[in-house]
Amino acid sequence: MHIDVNNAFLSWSAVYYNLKGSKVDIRTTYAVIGGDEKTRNGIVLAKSMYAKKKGVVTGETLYSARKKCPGLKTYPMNYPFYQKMSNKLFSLIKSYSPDIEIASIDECYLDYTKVKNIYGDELEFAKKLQKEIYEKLKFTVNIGIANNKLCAKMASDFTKPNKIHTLYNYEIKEKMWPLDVGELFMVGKKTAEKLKIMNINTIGKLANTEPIRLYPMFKNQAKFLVDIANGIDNSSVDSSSYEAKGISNEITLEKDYSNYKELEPFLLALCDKVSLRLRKLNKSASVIAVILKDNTFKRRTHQKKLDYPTNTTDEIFEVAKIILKEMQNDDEIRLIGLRLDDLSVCNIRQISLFNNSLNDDSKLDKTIDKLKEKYGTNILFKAGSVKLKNKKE
DNA sequence: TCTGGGGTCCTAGGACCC
DNA sequence: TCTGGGGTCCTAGGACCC
Repeated sequence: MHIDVNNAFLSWSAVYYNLKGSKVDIRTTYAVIGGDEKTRNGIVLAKSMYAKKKGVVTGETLYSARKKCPGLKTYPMNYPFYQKMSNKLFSLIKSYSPDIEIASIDECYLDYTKVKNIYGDELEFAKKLQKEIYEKLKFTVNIGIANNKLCAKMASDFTKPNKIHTLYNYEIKEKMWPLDVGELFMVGKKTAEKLKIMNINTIGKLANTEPIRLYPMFKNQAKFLVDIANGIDNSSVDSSSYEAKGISNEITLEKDYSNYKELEPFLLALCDKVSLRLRKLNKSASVIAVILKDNTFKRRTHQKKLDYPTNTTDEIFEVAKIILKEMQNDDEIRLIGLRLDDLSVCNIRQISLFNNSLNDDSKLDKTIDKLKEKYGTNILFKAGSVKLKNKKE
C-alpha cells in the first residue's frame, strides 16, 4: 500500500489554524501555501482543491496563481508543525505494522502482505485506516493498493482526495495504460517530452515499445522505462531507518550579487548552518560543494573531495571559500548553497588544513552548538556571516 | 512582487594506475 | 615499430522526486 496525504502542507496548515481556534477551514477556500515574495520565494508549495480547480499548480509563481484565481489567499509554510503531523501519521500506521518505508514527509509504503493474515482483506483494512487517520488527525489521505510499490504509488495518485484505489497486476492494462506517459512515476518533464517526440504518448504505448527502439535516446534507462510502464517493480519495502547521504542548505539572496567577495558572508552563514546539522547527526563529510544559481536560473556546482572527513565550521568554510573563488565569473548570482556529501561517522581528528597549530575547533563548535540548542539558533552567529532565516533545521 | 529548498541517483569525461 | 584494455576515483551536470 502507498499512503499519501492529500495536499499535505495545506491540509496540515488547515489543521493548525483550526487547532488555534479558526472557524474557517482553508481547505474549503481558495488558498495556497506559498513562499514569501518579499524574499523572492514567491511560489506555490501546496494548493486547496478549490484553487486547483482554478488551474493553480504547485511550483508556479504566486503572481501567476493570483491571475488564475482572483481573491486567492496565501498562507506561510509551517515546517515544524508539518513534521509533527508527519510523525503522528507514521506512528499511527506503525501501530499496525513496523514494515513501512517513509518515502517523504507526507507519504509511505506499507508491506501489507506480512500482516494480511492478522488484519484480513486489504481493501477493508485501507478503509479502516483512512477513517482512523481522519478521525484522530483530521486530515485525509489517499491509499493505493497493488502488488508492488510502483503500482501502489500510481494507484494512490489516481483521483483525490480521500480515495482508495487498487492497481493489481491484472488492472494495469485497463487503469494505467491509457494515462499520459508523463503521469508515470519517474517519468518527468524531460523524459516525457522525448518520448512524445517518438510518438509515445501513453503509458500503454511505452509498455509495448521495444527497449531497443528507446536505446539511442535513453541508453541504459531504456529497459527501465519499458519495465515501469508494464508495472514491473521488484523493489521491497525498506523499513530501515533513514540515513542522509548528504545534507545541504541554500538561500535565494535578497538581490543579485556579481561581486563574489560579497557572497562570503552568506557562504559562512550556510557553513555554520549545515555543519551544525552535520554535527547533530554525529557525522563528518569529506565532499564539500558550493551551488550557485544565476539570474537566468542556471545552476552550477563545484565540489572538492577532502583527504579526511571534517565537521568543523571553519574548515568547511575555508574549503568552500576556495571553491567559490574558483567558480567566479561574470554571472549575477541569485542563489547560493552549500552541500556536504560522502558522510561518515568517522570522528578521527586531523591537524587542521589551514592552521599549523593543533587547534581544535571541534570543542568550540560543540560549545556553540549547545548554546544554540538551549537558546535558539539565532543566539550566536559568526561575525563575518549574515543572519539566515530559519526555515528548516 | 517572477520563477523554493532539500534530497537521490545516473552519466560522461578526464586523470591516473597497472 | 605508433598507441590495449581494464579498472578506480573524481568532478560536473542533469534527471527525477516531494
